[in-house]
Amino acid sequence: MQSDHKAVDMPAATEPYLRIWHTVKLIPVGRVASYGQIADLAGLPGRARMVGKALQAAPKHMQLPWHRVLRSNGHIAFPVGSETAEEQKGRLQSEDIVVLKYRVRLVDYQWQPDLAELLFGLAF
DNA sequence: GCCATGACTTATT
DNA sequence: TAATAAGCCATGG
Repeated sequence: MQSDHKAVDMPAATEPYLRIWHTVKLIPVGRVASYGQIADLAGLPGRARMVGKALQAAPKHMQLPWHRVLRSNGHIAFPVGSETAEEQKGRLQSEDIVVLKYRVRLVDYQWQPDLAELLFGLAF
């Protein structure tokens, strides 16, 4: 019998991951955010890498808009030409986001949430 | 428990 | 513009 209430095979970083997933879900259609930006908004400043880990570990059924998360310079984080990079590019373009050379102009598409938007997200 | 790896970022040169 | 370094830290061997 386990001595605590946690699921046996639940990763130790579950709570941060939940916050990250939740934050990513708030990115509006047609906008993008950087890994670091998501980390900051999720209350995990400086932990951009964890955002990558969290997305990698995200169950597919969650249908997170993972494709809206890019590097701080607007580049897709996957190797150019990889299947994943192609899919991400396609998903972005299907939202009318201009992608040139696997790169998005953040000055044009970066998500800039206002306070009300973030507070609304907290309700879920 | 140490070590390498990585869907990263920022500062520095 | 590009390369380097350092900070970050969960995860797997």
